[in-house]
Order: sequence, then C-alpha cells, then structure tokens
Amino acid sequence: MPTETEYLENYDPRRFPSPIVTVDSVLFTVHGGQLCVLLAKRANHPFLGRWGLPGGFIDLQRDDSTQATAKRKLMEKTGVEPPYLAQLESFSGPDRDPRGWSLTTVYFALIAHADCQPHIAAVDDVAWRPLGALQAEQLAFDHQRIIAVALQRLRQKTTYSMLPVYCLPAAFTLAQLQEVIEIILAHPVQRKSLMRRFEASEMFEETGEMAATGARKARLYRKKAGVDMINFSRNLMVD
Amino acid sequence: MPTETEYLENYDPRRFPSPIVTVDSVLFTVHGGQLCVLLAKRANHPFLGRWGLPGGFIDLQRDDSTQATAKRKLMEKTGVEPPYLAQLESFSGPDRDPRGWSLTTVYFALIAHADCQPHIAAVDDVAWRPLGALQAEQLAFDHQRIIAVALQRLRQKTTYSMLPVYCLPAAFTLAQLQEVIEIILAHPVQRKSLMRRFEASEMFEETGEMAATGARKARLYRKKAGVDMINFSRNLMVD
DNA sequence: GGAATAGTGTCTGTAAGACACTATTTC
DNA sequence: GAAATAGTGTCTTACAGACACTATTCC
Repeated sequence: MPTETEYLENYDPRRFPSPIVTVDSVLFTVHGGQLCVLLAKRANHPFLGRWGLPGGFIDLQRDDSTQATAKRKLMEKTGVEPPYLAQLESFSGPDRDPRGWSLTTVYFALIAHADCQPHIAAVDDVAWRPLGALQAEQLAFDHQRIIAVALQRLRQKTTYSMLPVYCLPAAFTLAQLQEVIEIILAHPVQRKSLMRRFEASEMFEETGEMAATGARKARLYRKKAGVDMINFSRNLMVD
Repeated sequence: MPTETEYLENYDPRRFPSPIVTVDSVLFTVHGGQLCVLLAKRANHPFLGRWGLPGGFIDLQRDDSTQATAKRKLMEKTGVEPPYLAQLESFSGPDRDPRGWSLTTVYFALIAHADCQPHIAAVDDVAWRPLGALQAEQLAFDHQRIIAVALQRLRQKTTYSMLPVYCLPAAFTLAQLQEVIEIILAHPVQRKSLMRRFEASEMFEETGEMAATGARKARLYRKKAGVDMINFSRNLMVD
C-alpha cells in the first residue's frame, strides 16, 4: 500500500472516465412588464446557433469554485456582476448533452435591467428573452427545463423574502418593488402586506430622495449595507 | 466549419481538463435520542482510514443521473434505498480534494434507523455517528462543512413540512413524530400545533392499529400512498 | 378642484403558541 | 385510584388579506 503522498504523486485524473462538466446561469430581470431571462446564442457545437443559457467550462487555473465560473461567464456576457447569485442545483445524465454523460451546476441570478443593458444592447449574441416567449423556442440542451426549475425557485423565494429587490436599481420605490413582485408571481399582492413586511424586515433604509414616478412623489429606499436577505416565517398567498 | 455530426464524431471528452467529479450523500436518522449521520471509513487514498460521507465516482455506464449514483452508493453501504433522497447542492474548488480541482454533488437523505440497521451492524466500515460527537472528529475532505449545510437544510424543511416522518418506520405515532422533530430542531414544539398540521396536511391515514409505546395506547399512522410532501405556508417557531 | 398615485388605519381571517382539560391504559 | 401518556378544547397572539381612508403632486 502506497502512502498518501506516493498515491498523490502518481495520481492521474484522466485514468477514470469523467462526465462533461459545465456551469450555467439563469439570470432573470424584469423589463417592460415581463420577467425575462438572459440567453446567449451558441457560437460552438453542439447546438451551434441555438439560444441557451450563458455558461461554459470551468477554468481550473482561474476559477476557485463553480460560482466563480458562473460569475466569470456572466461578466463576459453582460459586463457586470449580478447583485444576487446563488446555486440552483446540478443537472446530470447521459442524454442531456449529445457529446455524452454530462453534469451542469446551475446558478440563478437577478439583476436590474438598467444595470446591464449597455453591454447587451451592443452585441447580438446575447439577449433578454421574456419568459412568455420561451415556450415556443427550442433551446439548447435541457435549458428549457432548467429555466422552469429556476422560475419555480424564484417564485417560491419571492413569497417569503424580498429577493425581487435585486431586479431593481440600488434606489427604488415601494411601487416598483410591488410591480416586480407581481410580475414574478403573475399574481397581485396586497400593497399593505408588502409594506408591513418591508418595514419589519429592517433590511432597507430611505435614501432621503423622492422619485417622481407617479402623480405623487414616492420615497426612495436602498438596501442597508452589510445586511443579508432575511426569510419571513409566513408566505404571501398565491393560490 | 464542421457539421454537428462531424463535430460529435471527432469529439474527445479528454481533450479538456476536467475536475474530479464525485457524488456524496448525507444520510440522517434519529436514534437513541440523537440525530445521527451515516459515515463510511475510507478504504482508499486520499484520507485513507478516515471517516467521511458515503459516496464515490459516477458510473457512466450504469448511472443515468447523479441521483442514481447516490442511490447506488447508499445501497452498497446500507443495503436499502432511503425513502427520502433529494439534492442538497454541489461543492467545488481546487483545494477540497488533495488530488486537485474537484466537484461533488451532494444529496441529503432520511431513513428510519430500524430500516437499515441489520446491514450496518454487520460491517465495521459504516457507522451512524451522532451529530454531537462530530465536532471533535476530523472528517475527510470538506465533509464536516457539508454536513453542517445539510443539517441547516433539514432543520429549515422541518419547520415547514412533515419531512421528519422519513426518519420513522412506515407506521408511527404522533408522539414519535414529535420526538424526532424535537431532536432535529433541538427545540420543543407544541403537540397541538403538530397535530393540527398533521391533520391539515391530509398526507397521512390511520393504519387502524394502536401502538403500546406509553401508558395509553396511541394511534398508528402511515403516509398515504402516492401523495407527496406538502409545504406549509407558515413555519414553526424556533427562536 | 380633479385625477392619479403614495401612503395609513383598521377590521377580518387563519393558523400557531400556550396550556388546561379529559381519556385510556398499566400498575 | 395513582401515574403516565394520548388526545381535545379553547383562548391568545401574530401577521396576512381586504379595503376604505387620507396625503401629496400635477394638471
């Protein structure tokens, strides 16, 4: 029996067959009254020319986690780092990639549309696609299903947290927050309930500024620095 | 530019460096008044001889998902398939495995202690370890941290679902359910609240039998066939 | 002042927390 | 009957739903 040091010196990672490992991200935003997901047009085989989730291979030299891979790939596509990025889950199997047995660790992320529009508008291989327009489309791999899982998770979290604030710019009004929540849930919510939770969470503070979005000026809020997203102990009703 | 078919014919999966990919499981049970996790003594390098989570490499020929890998590895160690098995998350990085950049997709599972004791009792390289006894131990890889994440998730789910029933045999009493919940949460819960939720969930039915566990005989319940675990819209209080 | 949006007051409804009560079983 | 556990009744509490009300701003 070799010692561990001897074993490690002789270890050849290519000795065992390995699945194809990738990292993909489902980046959501709300724009034009619709929940949208970022898609990238594939520049390589397989599924060359089709739209799919932004992602790719781990750079073993540079990435120190799959989250770093997800961030790097999103940076390449959008030019910015999204304010919310968390692991969704990993999808795997022999058939989801025509090249063979594959595993993709999927992250899901949120960003304000305005915060990454300049870069995206300048290229034609990256685009926001409204979720409603997605059913008709043939996406690469099993990305359609992955988006469905991500949407489910986003909706669930929206019922017990203030996660949708990450779809808004740093300073936002309660009306804007209500709007993105209702778009995500595809369901109206009680303004009063939202305000009570918003207040009780103690995660936000007034900027002091007012926004002239409607007839009457509205208070602008921002997330307090350093606080993290809390979960409420009850869910909003969605039927 | 080759066609996709040509590309696939010439595709060599070993062309790109790939992380070491494994699948591990955190299998919990409750026994002797304590929450326990299944550990396996490592029979190979690295960390030869240390205790770690049961898991291993994907068998690309036989496994049609990482979940299948997790099931297969747990079958090997316990002789049975746990009634609850769901993906926790994937852990990755250059330093968590001394062989190099690695990724492990972790599942978390529950089982009744009685349902897998025979096989485990017969071998000495698999054992239930109470969570309390774990702090002192040096586990392989980052398995200590993974168990902490799994515990957090188990506790969270316990506050809004009846998940702990999977730590009990098919027929169980409400007192037994309350006991495992309190052990998992390390916190007492109101019997009345538990009964209301249990009733409202409509997931269970009386077996008709009674159990003589205490002074008075208690009704035995079982999970209805085919129903799946529902989530309550409010959490139990845990402080 | 009227229209529109921002924000408040307050009543109702639902399910959890608390805990006293009754029921059954063993000794 | 005493002790112990199983199970019920019911009051309180917390917070979401509902919706009418007041406040501010623009025209």
